[in-house]
Amino acid sequence: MIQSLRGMNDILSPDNERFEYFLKVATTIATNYGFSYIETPLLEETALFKRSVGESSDIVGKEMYQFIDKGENDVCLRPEGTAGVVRAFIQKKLDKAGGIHRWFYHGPMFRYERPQKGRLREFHQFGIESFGVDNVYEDASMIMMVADILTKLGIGYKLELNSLGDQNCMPEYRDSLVNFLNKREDAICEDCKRRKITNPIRVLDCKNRECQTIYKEAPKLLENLCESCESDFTKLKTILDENNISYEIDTHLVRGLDYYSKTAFEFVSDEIGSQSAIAGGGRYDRLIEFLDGKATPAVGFAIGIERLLELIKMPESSREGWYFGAMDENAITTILKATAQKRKSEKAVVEYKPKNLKNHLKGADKLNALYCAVIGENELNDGTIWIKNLEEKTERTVKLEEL
RNA sequence: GUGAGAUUAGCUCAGUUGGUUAGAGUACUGGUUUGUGGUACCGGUGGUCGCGGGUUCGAGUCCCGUAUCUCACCCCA
Repeated sequence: MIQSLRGMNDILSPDNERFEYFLKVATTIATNYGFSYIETPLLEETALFKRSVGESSDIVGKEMYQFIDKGENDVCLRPEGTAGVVRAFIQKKLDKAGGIHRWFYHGPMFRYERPQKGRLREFHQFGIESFGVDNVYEDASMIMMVADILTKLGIGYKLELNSLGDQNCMPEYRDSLVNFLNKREDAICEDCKRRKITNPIRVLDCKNRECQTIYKEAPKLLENLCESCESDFTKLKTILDENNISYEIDTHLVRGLDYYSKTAFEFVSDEIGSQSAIAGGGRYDRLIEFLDGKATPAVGFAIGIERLLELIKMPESSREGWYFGAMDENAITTILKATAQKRKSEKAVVEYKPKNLKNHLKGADKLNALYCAVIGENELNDGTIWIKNLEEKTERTVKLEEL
């Protein structure tokens, strides 16, 4: 038997119903916020991700589905959504055109990782990107949009907030942190020693308890912000307070992708195992420049759809549509015609085999149909059809042409 | 890439110290005098016990390998 690849799932009933419901809710809300749909290719040039996500991240370092195509191009399946959207933004010269561009997207992402709960090799994200707005109100809007989506889906969450600084204050902070780490080189774990070289900020969210004890003494990002970062972060907190969005400041919250600056946020759930981040995002004002575009402020987020699936509270489903059946072989053609007619406006399924009434009712019930319509000997003789409303338990017999 | 646990019917799981023909529930399907569903009763289909080796007179059961899944680490949505 040929099986699907490790970490790659088929999505079918009943999960696909939750999946579609999520997309319906998320796209409706995004549209209400003034965002429009963008779709970018699943396959991009490898260099795009190296330059945007950053070579220091594990995503680029060891998790990409990378290969050489038949035209000798070095390509890979997208491991995240922002890079492609930014490329499209620049390629369409919207950076030079100026103005505000607000987009949402959704689709599969690929990372070659060891699968576990809430982590797949092919997974789906819903994401938002906003270009051209440097006002921190836009950051707040992003957070409120995620909160709206999660609330609408009945999902409980915790919001963690941090500021990563910008090109003025971040490098200085990084130097002082490295300095701090150098003094404690012997005490920190092997992973942190590695992170000190590759991406020092990442030591802050190390899960090693001894490391965390040491880092309590470490210089804090938030205490070293420059004036503009500081005032933006204060403003953001005020906006969230005014809109009743509760949050926790987490000075150790570090986003995994290199392109973030200033606002960083993460929505977490304590109900889905150790992969607890259900949505993450932040500001990335420098990324467009990194990819050869004209400097443009930008902010965005992504939601991991699979991680939400089991948390979604679905609206109660009610009976819907029609079931058609015949009790006599001679009535089958009539019932097929009736079904075809009904399908022009409503959902209708038909049973091809003649059965007694009881079995037809069972069949209709199993399909969760609202109406069970049957033609038996009596109905066949006077050109009528018997209809039962399975919810109200009412029944009637009508002329076929009145159906 | 590292570590731990699992894999028996479509699904959820039993299966004794290794011993005849591998079970249950559920689902599916048919019937309970061809006119009333979700709840009853009876029957039926359905298994190369993940796959490949080994030990043994004999393996679902013990050993080795392998694949996949799960959980955790790393990392991230």
